Amino acid sequence: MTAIELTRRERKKEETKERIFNAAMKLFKTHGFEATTIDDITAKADVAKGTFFNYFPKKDTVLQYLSEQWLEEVEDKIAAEFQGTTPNRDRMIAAFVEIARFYEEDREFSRHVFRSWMDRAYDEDDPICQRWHAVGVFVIRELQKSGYFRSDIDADRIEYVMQSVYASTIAMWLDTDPAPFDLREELGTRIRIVIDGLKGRRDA
Amino acid sequence: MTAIELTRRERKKEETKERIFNAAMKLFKTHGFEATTIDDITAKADVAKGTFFNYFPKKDTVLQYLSEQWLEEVEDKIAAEFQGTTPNRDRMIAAFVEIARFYEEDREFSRHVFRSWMDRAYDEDDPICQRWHAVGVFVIRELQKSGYFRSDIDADRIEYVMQSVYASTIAMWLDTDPAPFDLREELGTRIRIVIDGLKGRRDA
DNA sequence: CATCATAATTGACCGTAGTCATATTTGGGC
DNA sequence: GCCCAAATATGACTACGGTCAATTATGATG
Repeated sequence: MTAIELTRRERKKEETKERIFNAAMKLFKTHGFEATTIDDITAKADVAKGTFFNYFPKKDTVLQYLSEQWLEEVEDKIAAEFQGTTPNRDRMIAAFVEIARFYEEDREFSRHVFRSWMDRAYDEDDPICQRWHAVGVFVIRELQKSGYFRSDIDADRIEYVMQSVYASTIAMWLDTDPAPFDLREELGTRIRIVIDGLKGRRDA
Repeated sequence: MTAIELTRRERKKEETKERIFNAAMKLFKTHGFEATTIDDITAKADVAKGTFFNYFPKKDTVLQYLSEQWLEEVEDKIAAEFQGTTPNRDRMIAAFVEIARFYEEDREFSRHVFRSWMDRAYDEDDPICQRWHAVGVFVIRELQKSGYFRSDIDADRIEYVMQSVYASTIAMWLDTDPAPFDLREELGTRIRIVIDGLKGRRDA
């Protein structure tokens, strides 16, 4: 089933969802998330109010939809980054730090995107969370295989630790006005604190 | 200015706030946070709707108020715990793990308390956050002084890392149904991962 | 082309958080 | 005891997120 095999009905559906999504994005970015009402969005997208909720069960589901699209990009990037090459500490850190660049574009907007993300971030059962988790675990396992990380600690658990440091650094950067530090720099520093504590022991 | 020197007016104000607070708590615990309306709370506290908002600007400010009271207890406990004695790794972990017992009592309720806390948790300028941060920094500095922790890493930064691991573990435990792990056990394990990576190096 | 089941759309409607202009209470000064 | 300004209380009102029963569009079948 390729993307082409959509019936007209399905195409129209996609198109309507996209129209609502785009209208919402534009309004969120220009007027802010709270200041934008569902009525504004549906007026701009030229559909009835109820139609919005056919596609996005809650107002902030629109933002979750954005994160989901973004997740797919990240999955591809990480897979490409570590394709065939031996991973190492610095490339791994650089890759993850780079991902955070997304948030630097528009802090006010990002604050809401991130918040909608955090609303689900800790639900182990959410499939989207599982995919993010998997991305991190993949990289950690690579570093364990290469011998850089000690292997006696569960990769899942390490990922949860890393992810929480990562996320909370972004959250702090977004929530404090003015920005309290350079985001990518601080991210690198904090990640290094955790990572370097997990090195394969040369002593012992 | 002792607590006794309150005018009648101030006493009544305190009392009204307390009455609203208690009514809200009872209702939240019996019917849940969302299911409890401001009208329910004010009816139970026998005040008008507007009065609620004189004391708590938002519905979930009630929960923040709870966290603030709890913070004071924790400050005292930690101060007492490390009074006069040399701190060590295990007592520190035990103390922090013990604090999380609070959340085990009523998960549904805790979920909301914790969420209201997270809403402010990453704002460096919030005085309450600063006090939580200070509690953590105090303990970390003690461990640095005692030589257990390496001292070449900023205690503030370590605290942010520790706090994020702590908080996200609680968040995950609260958000996943049924509880995905034993909270205090997992907290201890994750904290140890970070802490043990920060040991003063005996090699090097 | 007519019929029909199903999918998608619609907007009137509802419940509740939060606002605000008005009314009431308070306590200090005379 | 009376007056007044400031503090506090009040509840009608608004705005908005979200629901749902009714309506309309779609395309498959004969």
